[in-house]
Amino acid sequence: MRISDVAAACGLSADTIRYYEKSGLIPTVGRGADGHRRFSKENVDWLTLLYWLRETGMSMVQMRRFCSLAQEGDKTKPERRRILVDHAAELDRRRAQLDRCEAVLQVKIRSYDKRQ
Amino acid sequence: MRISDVAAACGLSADTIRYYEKSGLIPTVGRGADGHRRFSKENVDWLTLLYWLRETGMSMVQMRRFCSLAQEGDKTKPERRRILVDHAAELDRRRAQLDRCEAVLQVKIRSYDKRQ
DNA sequence: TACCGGGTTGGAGTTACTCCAAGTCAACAG
DNA sequence: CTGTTGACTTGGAGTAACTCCAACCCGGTA
Repeated sequence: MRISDVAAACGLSADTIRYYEKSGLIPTVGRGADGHRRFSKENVDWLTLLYWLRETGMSMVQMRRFCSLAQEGDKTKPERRRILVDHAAELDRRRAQLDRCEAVLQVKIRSYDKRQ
Repeated sequence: MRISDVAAACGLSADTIRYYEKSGLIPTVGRGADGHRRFSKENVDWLTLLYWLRETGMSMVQMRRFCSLAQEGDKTKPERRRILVDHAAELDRRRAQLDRCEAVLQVKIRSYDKRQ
């Protein structure tokens, strides 16, 4: 797959994908005879995961850690699993934050309704 | 109130509060005889609201708009109300995103559990 | 009087992109 | 065969929203 196809498939922009490769967040990206990047299905799955991790607030430092673990093979699976479990817990914290903000907004909105 | 007290009260750092003032996100901040900022209860409430808006993804451009509306007086209340209602809807979208990420993570975590 | 703990400013550094200019290359039209 | 189009390449500049820092001021205590 070409970079534009991958961008359409995984949700990241072509620029971001190039930036992620340069930053060491994608294990193995091949090149065609023309020098263009060629992405495997594995690459696309990987980038799709990164998209979701990033979209929900994981830092690039964390993602880089996750990537280098993935390159070290199966023996790092427990640690990689733990990173994802921790991130799932982080999602819960964010959900709670949205709820608190929602409450603040509702109070504020009602205060506009009263004095009008 | 001094800036450090406000920081403790509203959740933003002193640096961020100064940055927000410089950027025109706080309507009226007074100064004491010593040249230090003095914050009113209104200021603190305002900054607490900004904290929640920012924490849940509102951009500074939007917050600046909200601030300049607040300075125009009561006639802008309907528009300010609408901004908050729109942001509440945005919170729903973010909640849905967290849910989708959660699902992706669970699938991935289970895939680690299988082959081990 | 010397220091300490607050505050002040302006400016540099950081993260995670995003955009752009200049160049290459393959494919197709005339 | 030549010219244009479109998609890719790189390096580098620009952006948002902070965050940190140096250098300074000022009021109060030992």
